[in-house]
Amino acid sequence: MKPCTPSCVDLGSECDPRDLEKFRSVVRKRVAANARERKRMQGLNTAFDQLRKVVPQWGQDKKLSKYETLQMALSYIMALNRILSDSSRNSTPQRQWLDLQDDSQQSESYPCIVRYSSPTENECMYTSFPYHCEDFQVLT
DNA sequence: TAGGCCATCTGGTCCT
DNA sequence: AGGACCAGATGGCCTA
Repeated sequence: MKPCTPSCVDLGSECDPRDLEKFRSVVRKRVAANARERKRMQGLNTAFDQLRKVVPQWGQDKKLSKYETLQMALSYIMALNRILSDSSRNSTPQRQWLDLQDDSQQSESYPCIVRYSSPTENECMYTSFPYHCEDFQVLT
């Protein structure tokens, strides 16, 4: 879609220099705004790529869409949250597991397997999620 | 070929 | 006034 041209250009008549300058100014602003918008969207996409790296891929070779990435992130956070709250109540294996995750995060290699069984109260929150949540398993 | 996903452009709105 | 953010429109690419 091209920007509106001054009427003098449309009609092929002699342009008022002020009209022309105004038109050029509008075009310059529009081009600058487009560039800013591109840059903004590139920043957003970079953030999505970073999110994809830390979110489980479920063995998929195809990269997750933006929507899937957000859904997966939501589910992943809830599963980790669940593990965290379980570990604060229960015994040391979970604590050790969390320590392990902490180490792997620091070394830039992400969790291999998270097993999360029998969700109960969070079940309704998972229903819109495309993957089965009854046995949360993360493979990266 | 239809449908999904994405990048880009654009105009509107809000904020500084 | 200029920039950031947003949503709608459009066109390209890819896959089933």
